[in-house]
Amino acid sequence: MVTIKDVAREAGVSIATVSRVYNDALSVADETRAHVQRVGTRLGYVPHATARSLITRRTSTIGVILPDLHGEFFSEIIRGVDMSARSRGYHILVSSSHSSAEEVRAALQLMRGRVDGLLVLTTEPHPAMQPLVGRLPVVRIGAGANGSGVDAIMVANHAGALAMGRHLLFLGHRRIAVITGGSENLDVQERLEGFRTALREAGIAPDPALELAGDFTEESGYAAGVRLAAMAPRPTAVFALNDSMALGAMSALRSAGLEIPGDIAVAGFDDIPTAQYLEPPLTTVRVDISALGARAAERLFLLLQSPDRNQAFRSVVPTSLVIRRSCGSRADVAPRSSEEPS
Amino acid sequence: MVTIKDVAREAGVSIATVSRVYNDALSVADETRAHVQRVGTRLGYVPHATARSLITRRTSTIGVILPDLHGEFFSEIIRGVDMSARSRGYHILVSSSHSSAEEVRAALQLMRGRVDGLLVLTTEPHPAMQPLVGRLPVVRIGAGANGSGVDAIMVANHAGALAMGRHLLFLGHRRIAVITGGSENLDVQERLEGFRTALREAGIAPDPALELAGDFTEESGYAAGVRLAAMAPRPTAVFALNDSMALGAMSALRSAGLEIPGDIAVAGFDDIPTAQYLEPPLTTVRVDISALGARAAERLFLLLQSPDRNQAFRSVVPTSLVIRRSCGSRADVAPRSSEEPS
DNA sequence: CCCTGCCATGTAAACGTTTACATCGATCGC
DNA sequence: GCGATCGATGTAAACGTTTACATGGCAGGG
Repeated sequence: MVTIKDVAREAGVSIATVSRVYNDALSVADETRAHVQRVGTRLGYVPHATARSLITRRTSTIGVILPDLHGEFFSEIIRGVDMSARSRGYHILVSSSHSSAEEVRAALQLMRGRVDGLLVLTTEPHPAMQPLVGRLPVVRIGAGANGSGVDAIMVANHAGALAMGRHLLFLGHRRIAVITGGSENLDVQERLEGFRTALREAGIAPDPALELAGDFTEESGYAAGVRLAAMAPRPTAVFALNDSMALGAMSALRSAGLEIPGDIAVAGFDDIPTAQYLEPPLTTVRVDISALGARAAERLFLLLQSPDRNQAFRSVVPTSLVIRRSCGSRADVAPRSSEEPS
Repeated sequence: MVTIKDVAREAGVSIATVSRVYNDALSVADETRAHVQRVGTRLGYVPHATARSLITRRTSTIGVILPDLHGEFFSEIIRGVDMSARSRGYHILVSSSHSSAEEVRAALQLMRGRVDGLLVLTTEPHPAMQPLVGRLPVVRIGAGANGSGVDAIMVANHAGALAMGRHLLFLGHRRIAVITGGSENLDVQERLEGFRTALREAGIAPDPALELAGDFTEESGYAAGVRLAAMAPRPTAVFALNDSMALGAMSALRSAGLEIPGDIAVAGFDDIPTAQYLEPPLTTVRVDISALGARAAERLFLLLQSPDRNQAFRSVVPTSLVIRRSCGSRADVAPRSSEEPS
């Protein structure tokens, strides 16, 4: 390994000068600079990142801690963060597939001293991670980031689900099932509450029997779809709290011989790329996932520059309703809903 | 920040002893060890990773360099690598979304000194990355990893596509279109060649007019599907070189009023989780993506332990045909194929 | 022509560890 | 009971940088 000393000796200058050349310090003669650079490239010198970090106390790296999440969501978050980080000369140290708070704790521990800041995406209640963090800047991504005093970027889960609930009600549906995710999952809780709010607005009491448990996988969506198809008075619509489950449910419902949206309408949440290519294309709530990651990263960089920690910062990325064909139009449903008092 | 010195002073021992305690060295008295540990946790001491790296010349981190790839594939690779890395106490430094060889080169440069080894997934011809690498152990993932003398884990692209081609031919299809990916993409080239081989085996000359350009996105699959539906003597089957494009193509074909597999059979490659929930469920070539990542990581760890570089190591992860309903069964197609000499 | 000040460069300390080597008792074999 | 051995601990160098401070030469002002 060629070090700064080698370059200095070879170029006939001191290591300080070489260092200055590689850090664009102003006070070095043009001639010297050019010469050192020539020698440096000839020798194939690359400053040793670790040594540099040790003294500057900056690693130019941010840590990203993720739970065990599924395809599309995962990759988009990373993409957003990475793009943003790279443009600022930062690297990202990723630790994924954490299920328990204990694992997250361990990951945090291990990242200490390797990163300048942390992006944490947890879907379950914050495990009092404050103390662990040391005085490392942290930005949380996702639901339930209230409690703790750390900055957070959140998804408008409640608003999105509320909008979808209203849409379904507007279409004339009254018996609407919902496929949930893990009960600890805070995104789920927020989405569910948004949906219930819509029901209550319409004077409908949320019915626990219509809330089917899922876990955000296609498989659990399929299982819920099977149960759904067999229900006595069958719901006229089902709202899956993410697209993967909606997809699984659609598959199950079709297998049971049901038409979508004719016999039952299906709605999802997230708007993964696949959603629009399904048959029928899926009506869903769009959330710009990569923006979520990018925004969190931006906020973190701000924090790194001026860690004045004035007060906890909150930002909510909006959601929007994407209406496709899996829920039909008002005309399709109206006749049926007329059986009940509106 | 609390350092080893603080612990040493507080515990009344030398820093060497503290260091030994935190490195499980054998030669430290049980009593001392316990005492130091108590003091350490009380003070909240965590060894500084960077300082440790500097002297041990190990970072306990491996770099992962990825091109700009789509959802499922991306997340599964990372998952596989991360699981494998974590179980060995390694971290992963990710740099993704690289499109050009130049970007990859830059990423390699920046990782120098931060990682102990590198996992590189490039889909285009190797940009003579050998020299850049310094003497850093490297394992390549994916197609065309022959040329360079580095270790590589590959997908059985040729065999998989060959099997799918034979299957389609077995079902009686003779005019089979194929949706390709970027022409530089080596996975594409291998898959395409496998498919052509199947055709030739059956005495059919590959027809360039039946090879539609795509770029591995759902969108490009959709576009190809549109063209396909409009073709004069319409092909009876289409083989998309990845599932995302198959999905897009199915959507377009259906929009054009075609039945799948009645009017046209559709096959994919990868077996992403979504594939089995499509309507009809997609016949495809399964590749265990997370195994790809995990195997590459395993190989890298081996290399890190004993960098004897005996000779370039090759490993191919197998593929398997997954037959679902999007291509129908032999009976469905036989009548039509009887128009041609078998 | 001398002093002041500035610019380019060099010297050396520091960052937080690990580890080879030295030291110091105590135990053990004879 | 004495040297050899061994186990526990301490001392200090080293890893490859950055940077405060020192140095020295040279220009410009008086």
